[in-house]
Amino acid sequence: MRLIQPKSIADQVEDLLRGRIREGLYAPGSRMPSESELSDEMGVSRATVRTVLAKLAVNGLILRKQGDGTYVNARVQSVSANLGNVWDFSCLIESNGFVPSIQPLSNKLKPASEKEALALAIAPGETLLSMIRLFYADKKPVILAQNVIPFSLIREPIDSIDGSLHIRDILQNYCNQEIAFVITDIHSATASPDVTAVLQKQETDTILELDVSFFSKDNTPLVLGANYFDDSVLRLSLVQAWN
Amino acid sequence: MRLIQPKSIADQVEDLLRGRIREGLYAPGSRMPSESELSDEMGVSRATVRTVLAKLAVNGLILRKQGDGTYVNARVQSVSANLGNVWDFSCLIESNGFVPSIQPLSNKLKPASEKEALALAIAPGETLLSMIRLFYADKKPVILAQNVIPFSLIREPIDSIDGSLHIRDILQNYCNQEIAFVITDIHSATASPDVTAVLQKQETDTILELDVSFFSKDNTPLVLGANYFDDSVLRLSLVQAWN
DNA sequence: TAGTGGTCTAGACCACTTG
DNA sequence: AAGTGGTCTAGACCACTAC
Repeated sequence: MRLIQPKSIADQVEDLLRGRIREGLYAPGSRMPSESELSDEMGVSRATVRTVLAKLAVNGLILRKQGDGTYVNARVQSVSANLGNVWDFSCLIESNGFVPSIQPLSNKLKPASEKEALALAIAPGETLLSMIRLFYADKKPVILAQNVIPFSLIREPIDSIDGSLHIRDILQNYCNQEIAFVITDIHSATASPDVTAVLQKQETDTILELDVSFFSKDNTPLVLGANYFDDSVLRLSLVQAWN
Repeated sequence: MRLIQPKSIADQVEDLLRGRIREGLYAPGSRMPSESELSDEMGVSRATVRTVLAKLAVNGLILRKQGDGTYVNARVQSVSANLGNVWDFSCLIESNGFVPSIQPLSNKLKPASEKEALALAIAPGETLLSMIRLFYADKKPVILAQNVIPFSLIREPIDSIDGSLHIRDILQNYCNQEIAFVITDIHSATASPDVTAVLQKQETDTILELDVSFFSKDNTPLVLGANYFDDSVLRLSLVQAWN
């Protein structure tokens, strides 16, 4: 079980500022209060304010000009995925303006192929849990997601697994593992027959294939994901910022 | 003209650490010296070391474990694009293990279409400079790149423009503009005839289309790019890290 | 228990932009 | 000249992990 610990000061400041931006208290394009004003108002050090502002800046949410001030970026409000979210599909669907939902299709055990074994650093033939799920944007199927987890990691009966959870939470709740980093490969593809059927596409349509690997802090591969993404409905866009 | 200013202490520390990791002085998977050891050795404060380590950590280059130490991530060494580089094609080609080169195909003036005008916040019909370039990986053409820049931004004769430069440098040298942030849209597509011809693909092959918009700190749109990316040769992969 | 990274502070000085 | 963000320091305390 995980203790609910109070958020750090920095996190609280971040929530507060994000909220003010979201709600328009700091209007798009306008200049925000200076670092000193914010640190005075909130009763924290300027350094703390700065770490938060730096985080918002790399997400492109604010623009900082030396000698001038900090401005709310009007343009990024509408952009779907900030960098940390390429693989967080619910989040991505939501920021595309749809209501996300997840339908678990199947939970099956199967032996690891050569390729899977290599990627997961286990022996070929070892048992994997294969979870297939379908993500909807409003009522439209948009992402078909298959994730395989080495069965040896799982500490709970697989019947009890809630297939509508985020992979992050599944690993936390049923495997007691934390994700430290993720590698995502992006490919274009024509959908195979089974994928077209589920996503309601033609066989000549192109889709995006996102191959995702999740790793723990020990560098252990935790999960392999193959995700088929209907990019005619969902926009996959990244914001990148400098300085 | 731009003054060459000495790098900040933090940047120097970053270069030093990246170098040591690259050259294996800090071996993949091994534990690095502690923050205090590094700050002592380099004669800088622990805070400075920490900002650098934080930067390396979000790029996935190192893994930090509270109460234990900082480890070199063995897995990320080979990954092509870290987050800041999705659109930096030379960099991307290089980290895929090829030698990058750029061949300028054409530099032409043309009126802005409705769509371009909207995206660039100018009037339809205004003059644009359209630069078409081809990126090679070793000797193979892999990315066809078209970039359009409002002609009003350009402060030098267009004949003088060095088409083999990075867009960042072109904007700096010929427009006196700095890129503050970038929005990249990723789509799958079947190549149009002219693209297939240049990239030596079949018309049934799929490619990635990267639509990139570059903005200044004032939120002015600077450049619009449409890039056709042969993902059967180049791997487009992102690393994302937490905490 | 010792050592590590995580958080936070208070304050100094610099580089830059705006009026 | 005044105010802003950018850089850096020294030091405190906490949470966690290993031994």
